[in-house]
Amino acid sequence: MTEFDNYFKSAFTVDNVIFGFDEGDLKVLLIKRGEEPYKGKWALPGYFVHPNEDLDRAAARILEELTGLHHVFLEQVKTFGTVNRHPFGRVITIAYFSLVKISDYSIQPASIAKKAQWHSVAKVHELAFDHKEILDASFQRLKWLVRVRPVGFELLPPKFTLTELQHLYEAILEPDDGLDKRNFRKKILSMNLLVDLDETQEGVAHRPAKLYRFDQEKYHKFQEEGFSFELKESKRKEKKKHSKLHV
Amino acid sequence: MTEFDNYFKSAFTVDNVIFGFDEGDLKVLLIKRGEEPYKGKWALPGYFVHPNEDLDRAAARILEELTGLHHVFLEQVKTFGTVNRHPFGRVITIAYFSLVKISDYSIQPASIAKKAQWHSVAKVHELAFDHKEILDASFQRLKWLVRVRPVGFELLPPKFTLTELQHLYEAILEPDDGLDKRNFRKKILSMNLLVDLDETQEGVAHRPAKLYRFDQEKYHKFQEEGFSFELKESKRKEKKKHSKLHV
DNA sequence: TCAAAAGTGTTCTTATTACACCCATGG
DNA sequence: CCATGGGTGTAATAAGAACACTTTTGA
Repeated sequence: MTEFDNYFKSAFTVDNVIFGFDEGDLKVLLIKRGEEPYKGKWALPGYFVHPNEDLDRAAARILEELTGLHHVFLEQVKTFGTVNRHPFGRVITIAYFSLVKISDYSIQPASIAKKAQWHSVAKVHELAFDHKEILDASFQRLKWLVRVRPVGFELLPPKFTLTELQHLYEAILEPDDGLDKRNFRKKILSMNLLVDLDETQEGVAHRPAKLYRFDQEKYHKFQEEGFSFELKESKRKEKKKHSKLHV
Repeated sequence: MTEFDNYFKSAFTVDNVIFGFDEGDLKVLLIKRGEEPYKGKWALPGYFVHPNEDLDRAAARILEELTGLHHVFLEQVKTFGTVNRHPFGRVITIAYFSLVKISDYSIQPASIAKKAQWHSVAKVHELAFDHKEILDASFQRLKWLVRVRPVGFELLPPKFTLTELQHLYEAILEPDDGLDKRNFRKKILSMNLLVDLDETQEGVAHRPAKLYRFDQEKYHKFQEEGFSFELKESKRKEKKKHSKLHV
């Protein structure tokens, strides 16, 4: 067993990419680092995995310390392990990504939480360590996920309008010209995933929109079985000639 | 920095799930373990990541020692890190999966290679460590990949028949009643991914089939952009009533 | 001449796209 | 009465599904 001693000198961390949706904009929760390395830089929340802790548990712990939330969507994305990615030694990190309702989030007492702030994903350009790369990979994963699972459920408040839902899809899929309103509605309503609440917005300076919620049961069914959400962006005149593709 | 010493006592390995396709059957390359733990059991090929080695490099090294192949399809799948998964201590493993042409494979001089053998994926029931779980996760990944990338290119010999290609899809997707021959051909040919070689099989006791190869350029294009391969299995009478789904 | 697998088209149904105007509210 | 975003339908096209018989070869 001594021949292996050399290998037992490394550590691993988990880093969480926590996505939220607010004001029509996809956000990610970042921490301003208070210590070296990368002191003063923004980073993904993460920490060493304890010796007796499973990976998923570690990710859930960090999420909880930071947001107070449990039982939220949390999935492993990818592991990053370049030799020199961490100045303390060989540290690989297992990246997780989670989807939370920003409305449920509240600042927690844990010290790291005080340095946390939501950032627009589109405006994040530089992060500590290789965290920008991790964020990019997670965003790609989310782009895939949105076409295959009803992720709106995780990101929107309990009551929402169809336009809000559409904006969520646009924020994630980033189609050049947005999605076609009528086609979007037809498609999403035909899935029978939404429940019409017979309520409307109040206090808006235009015709108030109807409010919907997700059908819990249908949601779980789609969560297991998946679905296919494919919609071309609207109004593009110039036709691209890809014979058959998405992704 | 001493506060972190406690964390630098773990190790990580990579494990490779190497898929091949032969005789209409999806195979995986396994090693019979010569030492404890799990001596005598079948396991995925894998080893500790060297202190100065990137993860992808480690996976490629193991694949190469075993098969002699480089530049083959190799992608990270998922990391497995349950606390007690390895009897030597805290060892997490980063699982990779790769796709190889069995015809290119030859036994290598490395000692592990001598204990290697192809097994039908469907018939593998028990493996060392948590390797069965890793195999299952990788197979799931392959099921997804086949619908989204032209993986046949990686698994089939340079020349192949349409029926062989269809059998590959059936081996991976496992539809209850196989795929419809005409619909399969129509779809795959309409992608312009295949090149008709103007050759036919020889020495078969039935009408010889035409041979095809993949169009390298189209393949790389699809590899980047993805495509959508959705075909219902053939001839199911009983109609399932999923409003809209696959996966 | 038989067995075995190759090869081939059409019809029907369903999903996707493109597209433009009226409506309800607050200021 | 105006600005703002909400809400609605239809026709054309494209993709997918179902389905059965003839051909070519070796034994």
